[in-house]
Amino acid sequence: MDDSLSPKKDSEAPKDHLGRSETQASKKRKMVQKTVVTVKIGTNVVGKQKNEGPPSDFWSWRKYGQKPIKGSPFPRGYYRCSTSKGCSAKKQVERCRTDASVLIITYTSSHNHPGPDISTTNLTQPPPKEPQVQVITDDQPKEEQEQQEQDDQGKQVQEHPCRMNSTTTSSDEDHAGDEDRFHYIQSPIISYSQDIIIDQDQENPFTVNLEKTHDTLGNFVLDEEPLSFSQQLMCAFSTTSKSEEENDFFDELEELPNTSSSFTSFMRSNNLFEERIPVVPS
DNA sequence: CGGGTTTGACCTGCGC
DNA sequence: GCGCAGGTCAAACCCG
Repeated sequence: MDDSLSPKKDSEAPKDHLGRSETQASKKRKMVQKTVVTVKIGTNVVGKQKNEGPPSDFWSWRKYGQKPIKGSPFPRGYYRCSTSKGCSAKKQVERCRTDASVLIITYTSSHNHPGPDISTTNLTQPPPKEPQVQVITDDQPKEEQEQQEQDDQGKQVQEHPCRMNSTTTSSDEDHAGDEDRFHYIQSPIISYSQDIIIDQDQENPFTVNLEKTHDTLGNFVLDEEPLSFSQQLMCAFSTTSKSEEENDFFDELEELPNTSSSFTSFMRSNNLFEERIPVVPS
């Protein structure tokens, strides 16, 4: 693939005991910088245009793997940025195990290249609606969070069935903590039934990357106000080009049991924003 | 033909 | 040390 990602073969980079470069090994599990974007989809948008195939974000992503996740009925898809050869940006897409209407997108690493010029993207068609977004930047194990999430969900559903991204540990205090940690960006335009949950762990060094992301996105600056964010969202929504990646993923998901078809249909028909959304913690 | 997806195998981290 | 689960690779396949 790209040089930075395929060192294991050419043995350019130092390798660990099994021939794998440390670039790969070192990135495993522990040192991962993650930005989790949870997208909650409502059920308003009922099945339709299955082949709309909207872009999921500004970059092209290539799927390089999929794995069933233990405890979850949904597989997790692994995507790598294919916009630039040397880009190490990756993302994992999975469904919330407890709520099929929630998509969990975990971004790792950051783009080392400028994103597509969103100013040139097709903006003639405004987004049909805008989701609520919550971005979580976190490098803590998600499993625990999910577990906790499940517990939480058992008590109070309605809220955010998949805010497993919370790094807190006490469910009661979570809410207070969440308020600090999560930033519910509500669309000043419309609030449909989708939620994109954004959280950012300020302690995470990845915040630096987030800022970088601003640069790579050009004018994609969101640390100002929700409005700018929604505008960016519109850009994201309006981009029309490719990204079968999402479609495929949804296809896969559709094949799985307990899957809401309306969800996938929605994702197909609406350009759900799923980029890292840096939000300044209050 | 080039780029993307699928999928089985392989490797590593982590818990026990 | 062992086994499990997650993450990645890469060959085969598919599609435009």
